[in-house]
Amino acid sequence: MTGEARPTRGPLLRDVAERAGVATGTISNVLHHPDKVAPETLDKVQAVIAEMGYVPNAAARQLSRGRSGSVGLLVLDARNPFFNDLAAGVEDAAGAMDLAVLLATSSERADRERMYLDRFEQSRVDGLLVTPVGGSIKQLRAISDRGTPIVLLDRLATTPGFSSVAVDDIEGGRLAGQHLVDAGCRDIAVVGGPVTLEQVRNRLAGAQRAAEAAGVRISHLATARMAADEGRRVGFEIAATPPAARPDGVFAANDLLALAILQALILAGIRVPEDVAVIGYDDIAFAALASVPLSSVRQPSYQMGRRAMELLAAAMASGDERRSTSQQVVFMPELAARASTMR
Amino acid sequence: MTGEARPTRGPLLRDVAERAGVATGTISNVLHHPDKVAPETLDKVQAVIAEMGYVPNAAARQLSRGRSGSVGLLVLDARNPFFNDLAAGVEDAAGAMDLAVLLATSSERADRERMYLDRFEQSRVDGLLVTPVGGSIKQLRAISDRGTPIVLLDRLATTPGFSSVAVDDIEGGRLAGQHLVDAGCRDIAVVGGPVTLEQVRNRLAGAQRAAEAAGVRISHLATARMAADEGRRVGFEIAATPPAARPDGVFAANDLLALAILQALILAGIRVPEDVAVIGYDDIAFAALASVPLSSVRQPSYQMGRRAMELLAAAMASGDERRSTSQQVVFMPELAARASTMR
DNA sequence: CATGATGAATGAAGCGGTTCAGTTCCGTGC
DNA sequence: GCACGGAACTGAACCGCTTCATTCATCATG
Repeated sequence: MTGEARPTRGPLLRDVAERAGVATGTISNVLHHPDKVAPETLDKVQAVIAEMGYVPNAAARQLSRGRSGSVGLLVLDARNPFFNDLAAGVEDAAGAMDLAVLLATSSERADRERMYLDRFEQSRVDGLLVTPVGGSIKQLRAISDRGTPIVLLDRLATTPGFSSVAVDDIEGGRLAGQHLVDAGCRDIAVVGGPVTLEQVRNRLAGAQRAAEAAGVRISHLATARMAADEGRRVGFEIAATPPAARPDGVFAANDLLALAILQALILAGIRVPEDVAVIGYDDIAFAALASVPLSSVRQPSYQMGRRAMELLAAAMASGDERRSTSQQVVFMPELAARASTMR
Repeated sequence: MTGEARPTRGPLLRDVAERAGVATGTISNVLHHPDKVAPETLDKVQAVIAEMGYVPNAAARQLSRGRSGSVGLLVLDARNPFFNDLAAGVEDAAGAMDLAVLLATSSERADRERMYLDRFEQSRVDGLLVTPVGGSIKQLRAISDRGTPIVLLDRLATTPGFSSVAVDDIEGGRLAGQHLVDAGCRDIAVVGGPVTLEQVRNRLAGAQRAAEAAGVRISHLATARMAADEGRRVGFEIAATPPAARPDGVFAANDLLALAILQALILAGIRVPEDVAVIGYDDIAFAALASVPLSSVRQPSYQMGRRAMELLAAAMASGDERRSTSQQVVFMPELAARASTMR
């Protein structure tokens, strides 16, 4: 027997070099600086590569180059179209710069956020885009201090040192609140949570401001997540409230909640918008398609993704002066009024 | 000046070792086999790690270990809730096995698929889950031959050597077609494309079978993508057709198309289901929430993701006997009848 | 008390690339 | 004829970690 115990991995760069009769450095050049190689050599080497089925090892390359050529993107909820659009923006921008995007979802959980931030840092991503759950500012600061540029997404960076791309959520909340007030609501319920999410706090605060200015009653119904299951629960809760005590306007902190609330209300026989007006936030594509087209507050999700990636790229390029470069981009939200608040 | 030119990367494992007064191997053990280290040593080393802010380099680890501890997941469309659910299933299952999931989207484009498959192979993923665009079977075969186990998703593996998890799309198409026939439709339009997607071909074929068996007219309206923009286009096209020539039943090959068609029809003043009945495929959460709740064909997306990851794990574990292990899991679709076809 | 066994720690040899200071070889210019 | 510059290629020295054969103590056993 020829007895080889090794796992028989594929051919290595050095095997290609040997077979092609050149040095390893030349193969590397063929792969990354073809202009530095004589045409015939190039052809021959490429032929050998194809013939042997050589596949470069990314880990080895990254180790010797010292950079990974990738950025990490950590979002709150992979099943929320808002984040899908945002991610699409990031990926398009990153692709144009030859950067790979590593995508992860914290599911709004601090422990998952911590874990993915760790993973990303261990992978030596060249930069990080994060929608923070809240409470991990310390870790973010540490990562940033160790030299990885970070851009905060969908959240205004209050602490200096971070760039951020966000929408003015207080204004967005005000827009929604004012819209309900204008629709004649006298008792508004704002739905959302957990309040550790800054987005939630700001949207609620904005709505509150509008309601109070108009002398309209406003209350908060807390949710554990910003997802449909919680919306359904709250929706039925509202429906079960005696008509006298029931709010006549609902502002949900995102469309997933709003759509689920809408569905629950209608199933329970409550008329929207006649009995209860409903408005959401994000203006995801499905909002306009809902049984009663859902009013919402629009965020330029895709654009936010693109812009964030651009900020990050700038920070990555500027190296050490990072700290001073930090800048905040704030987009303005827009009201998208539809049937669910028209009365 | 103290003059250090190096980029001042963070501390290395060897720095930690030196500072803690132990050998590098011991640090490695602290990190991965804490049980093999004496309690006091463990404490001290962990303290030093925390103090120095040491972050292991994943590339180096992967290089020396020879395995990446991650799997690649390549889906057709990151903005389609069906794939989000599927991905969630994969991630949950992978997480339980301590595997990281690398997610990428081909956007139904063969070139992007090729590129991501390359990336994944270079990253030496331990396994691959792929929803193929079609046409890259050769590349998949090559990757598989080089030793990376592959599970095909949402597509029955016809070629041997691949495991697969899929729904019986022909049956699903038949279900949808039969349902339209039962609803009294005499002229059905099936919408979807490109036909390079096997899912599309099968769903259409199933519907065709049902229609022909019932002697009902059936035609195909092709789309370039399985996304909302194309649905809108086709929807308006249908609406613009003179009533006499207009189909009275529409089967869209996924819910994104169906919802957009629904919206376009209603905007154009066509009544659903009275004038045109509409049914989709996937039964995404938003289907039930639509203006006219959308009938659909349900696939157990999350379960499919889980199951696929389990198959992959099995293939990864069995090493060389891979080829013989290949198995096909086929889920059965279910009809979800709602208002959009009730007449 | 010699003999293993067991537990803890060591440190050098990889893992598979990239880089870059050198070496060769040629064509130019004077 | 000779010095010089550049193009093409070479190959050893890393990159930062894991592994594992060894060494060193310690301790129970007959």
